Amino acid sequence: MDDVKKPVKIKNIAELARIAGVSAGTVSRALADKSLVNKETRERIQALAREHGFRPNQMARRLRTQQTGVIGVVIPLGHERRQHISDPFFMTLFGYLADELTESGHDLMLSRVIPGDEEWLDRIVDSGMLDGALVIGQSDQFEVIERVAEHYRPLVVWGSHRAGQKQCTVGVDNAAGGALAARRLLARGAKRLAFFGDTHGPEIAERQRGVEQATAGLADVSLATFPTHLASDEMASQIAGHLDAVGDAVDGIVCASDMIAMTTIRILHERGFAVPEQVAVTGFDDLPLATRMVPQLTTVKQDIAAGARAMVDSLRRRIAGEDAPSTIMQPELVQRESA
Amino acid sequence: MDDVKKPVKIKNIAELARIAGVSAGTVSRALADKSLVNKETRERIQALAREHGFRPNQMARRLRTQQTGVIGVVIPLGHERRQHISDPFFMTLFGYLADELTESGHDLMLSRVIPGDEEWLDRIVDSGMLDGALVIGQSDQFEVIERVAEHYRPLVVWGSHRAGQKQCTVGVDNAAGGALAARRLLARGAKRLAFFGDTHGPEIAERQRGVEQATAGLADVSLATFPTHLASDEMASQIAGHLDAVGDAVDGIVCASDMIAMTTIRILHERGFAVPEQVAVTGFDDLPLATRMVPQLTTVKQDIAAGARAMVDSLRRRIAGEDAPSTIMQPELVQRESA
DNA sequence: GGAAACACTGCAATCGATTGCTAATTGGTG
DNA sequence: CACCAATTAGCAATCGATTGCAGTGTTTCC
Repeated sequence: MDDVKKPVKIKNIAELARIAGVSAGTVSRALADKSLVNKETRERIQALAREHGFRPNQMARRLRTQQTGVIGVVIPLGHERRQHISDPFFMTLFGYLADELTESGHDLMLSRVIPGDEEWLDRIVDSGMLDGALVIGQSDQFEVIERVAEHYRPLVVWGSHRAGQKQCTVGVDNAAGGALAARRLLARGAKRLAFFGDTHGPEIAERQRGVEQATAGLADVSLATFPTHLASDEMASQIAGHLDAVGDAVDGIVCASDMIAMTTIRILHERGFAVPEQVAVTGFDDLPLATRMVPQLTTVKQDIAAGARAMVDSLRRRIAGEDAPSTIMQPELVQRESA
Repeated sequence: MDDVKKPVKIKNIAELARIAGVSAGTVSRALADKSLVNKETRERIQALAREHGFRPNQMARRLRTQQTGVIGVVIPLGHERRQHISDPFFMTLFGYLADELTESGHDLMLSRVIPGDEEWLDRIVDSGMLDGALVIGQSDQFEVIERVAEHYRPLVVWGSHRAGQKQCTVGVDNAAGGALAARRLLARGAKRLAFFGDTHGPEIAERQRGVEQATAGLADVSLATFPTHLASDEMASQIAGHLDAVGDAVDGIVCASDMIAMTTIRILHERGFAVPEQVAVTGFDDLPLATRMVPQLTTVKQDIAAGARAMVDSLRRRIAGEDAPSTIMQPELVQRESA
């Protein structure tokens, strides 16, 4: 495989055309394997291109064709500024999205934005670089997303569904999920419940509401809600604070995410509480790591892989100009060891 | 805030120019806030642009200026085809990279490639869409990366360093890391060691070599190596198989990653082995979740955040035309509960 | 009063590939 | 031999923004 000395570097189609003795148009068609050009010339040009390691400039191509093959993935961090992009839920969903999109030949551009104004999403979708966009999580930006969704079709959002909304969302029924978790704790005999989670975004607020509804009207059951950030460094100390506050007056905790549950269990463990015997704990998400901890986490499963598929599918349809409705998936209780 | 009816949509600079009664060039300069255009006209044009929600097409801009502001992040899955992009290590590093890059105003394009030919990296760097590229993990593609690195400067790789290489790598001294883990187990009194990991890629192979070197020459110490894939679905059954094979003839396990360690500990736990009392286990990476499990993981820390910073820093220098050498970070043993 | 310096703005080329239309060649047919 | 259809290739406009250079006013200074 002794590569002969690489021929001069070709930098555009025109040069290749000159070398091949044809016009730029012909080269373009040849490289696109169009039948309009003679099979022989076509192959000759392709061989020449390979030999010189020439690849057409994508920027120019995209400018001309007005399509980029790039999907934007946007993570708005509105009320959760401290949240790191490496949050496991984001990353897991993102990973599945990446798998789906690359499989269908799309590239994928990540933007993490801290919404400082009303324009953050406009900037992204109007940049002319994207065939479509996926927004992960509504944060506290529902209105902004709604406004953009009205005039920009190829947009799909992971998050909650509100009646009458314009945006196309994919997500689970969070209230139902919260209820599932609460009922599991009640079934174990828990009476003094707590909810750990930050209810500023619609998703977690709904989970909390689900818990509320499931416990409403039960005379001997109490429920307290403790705002808990997702930023992982603060989370631990906040949870410690919550547990200080309640002492042992709690026997069941609904956590708004697996990460919160994980940290909660660790701190309970440090303080000598047995999980689930003294305090039962549920998570939410069913991340891959839920099965890997000790005790394994009882949690409300969002089928993230299916969600990613649904998002990409809806987006594809919308890019093609069709309409695609929102998807509301049913959550499922995965009963393991922690509750 | 009753938005007046949105004026007609402006689609390019020329139209805006017509409305503003100036030439396209002036608009371009005004939007770029160049002092060459009169402050008043400049502000008038900017206001007009805002009012119409106009944003210049990035594709055209990039074609013209020959710079994209986009960094490619490439994950080659050579010997690990089954490995999912949502692997926690990838995602953690990727998250930090994203944080670093977005902070410096870069966009970030993700490509996950299953190298089917020798050209996968050429295709990416020659597409004309990227200002630079970061490769996460060498997999079994060291040679390909080396070849591309010779003519493409703005390329930085996460992985092992080999003497005399052309590519700019950032990574820890894997052999030293392996040795740290092994010595920890030996210090605890472990005699019958095992290494769980797939040694096809250079990084894990070196970790294994580090373990070997640390145990070499110790008469009463044994070491067995068990290939263990990272694809998380298979990993569990493979590990179960390994543990079947060794029975209780093992008292210390060096795992090639935290994920492997996590799974190993869970399976040991299921089988009634006490960790670390009967079997001590070490991880590698020190992912955020290492502190969150029970027992907390004793592991060899790669400072992923620092690594990400180093990668982005080297890349920036290389984009600017300077040279940047490889970085070899020293691993550190983080002693927690599992060993 | 005239020349020189200065501040803006416009013109038109450019980045590199794509594609509708036209032109040229070939072959076939009446 | 003339005419038509089918292939194949070239020409030039186009996508939308950027920027060097030239041109027009205006101010300043001698």
